[in-house]
Amino acid sequence: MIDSATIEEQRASKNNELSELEVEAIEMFINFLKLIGLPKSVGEIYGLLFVSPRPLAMDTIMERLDISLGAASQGLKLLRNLGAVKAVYSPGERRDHFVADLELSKFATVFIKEELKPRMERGLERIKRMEEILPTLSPADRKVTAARIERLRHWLDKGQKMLPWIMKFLLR
Amino acid sequence: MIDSATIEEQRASKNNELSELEVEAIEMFINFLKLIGLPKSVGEIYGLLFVSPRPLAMDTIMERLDISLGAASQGLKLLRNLGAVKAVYSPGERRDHFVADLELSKFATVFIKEELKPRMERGLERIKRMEEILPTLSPADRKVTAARIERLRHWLDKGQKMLPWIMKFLLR
DNA sequence: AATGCATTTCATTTTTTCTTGAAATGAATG
DNA sequence: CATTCATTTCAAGAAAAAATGAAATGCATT
Repeated sequence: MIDSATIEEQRASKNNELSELEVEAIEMFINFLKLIGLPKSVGEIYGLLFVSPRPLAMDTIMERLDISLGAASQGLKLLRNLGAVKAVYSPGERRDHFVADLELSKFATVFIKEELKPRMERGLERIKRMEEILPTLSPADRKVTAARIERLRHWLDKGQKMLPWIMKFLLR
Repeated sequence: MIDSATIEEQRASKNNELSELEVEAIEMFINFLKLIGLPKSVGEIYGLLFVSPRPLAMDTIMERLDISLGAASQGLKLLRNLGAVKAVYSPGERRDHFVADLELSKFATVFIKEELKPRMERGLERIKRMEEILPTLSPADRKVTAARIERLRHWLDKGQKMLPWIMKFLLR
């Protein structure tokens, strides 16, 4: 009785439960990718692919993670754009299969290039504009404010000097 | 007519419009603090305080940013907990006044300490668990998977080695 | 070129996160 | 010690972000 119930369950779910190992990997990547602003489903997909010894088709991914068609498609697209997932051709198979690119540094470098750097550049533009406004302030306020803007610039400069260094460290 | 309308407007809004300079600073901090997961209102508050030559009371902040009591209170509390804002005592004044701590590195170091480091530590625990599971896999899969876990560990190690270095750079 | 599958797109729904404001708490003043 | 003003808390509402799934598109096969 108990056995047959268990078998039924496995039938019903097509043996699709995630293994303990997969769960660990998935949770890990959900957490890390959340850090750079990626949604849960993207972390799930990458985590599953990361520990999968062979390429997975989109519908397999959907079933095993229990996510929708749309989420799977969009998530894979995003990951491919980041360079974190690649589509591989399996001979004789009609549908695409996907593998994780194991170069984890990609997440960090993409984040730096697309999020951090642009913000810093826009920050420097803002600082320029702020400095242009400065002369319209009262002399007392001007002095205080100028010093603060200077400090902002100092931090942005420091940040910009750090980035190449971090990039180099990541890529090596 | 036009003049009196303008004056009316200024009366109505109690001369509370943000200056161009304040807007620049506020937008800048909204953008940067969003990066570390802080809500807009927190960026607004910090930005306003950052360019304010003198301490501001909570109700001033509310009025000038046009945010609610709750948002102002919670935002200030959060910023104080981060160490990014300090309450200063103004003699004769009943209510607290707030100033920005200009040490911008605090945002980065808090982020590293409270977000990055804990995740990395939990990541290493997960890796240990994954390695314990490894022997239950088929020999073929085991080899592939072991290599990937090894790679994960490599990246976490690299990250953990980087952090103290980054911290040192930020603090100096 | 028609059919059948695989993938993408996108309007809608769901979930999560942020903000609001009224009530509770606290703290200074008369 | 009662009153008034300042701040915190938190349930409810609003806004933003993510997920869903049906319809559209694309593409290989017959």
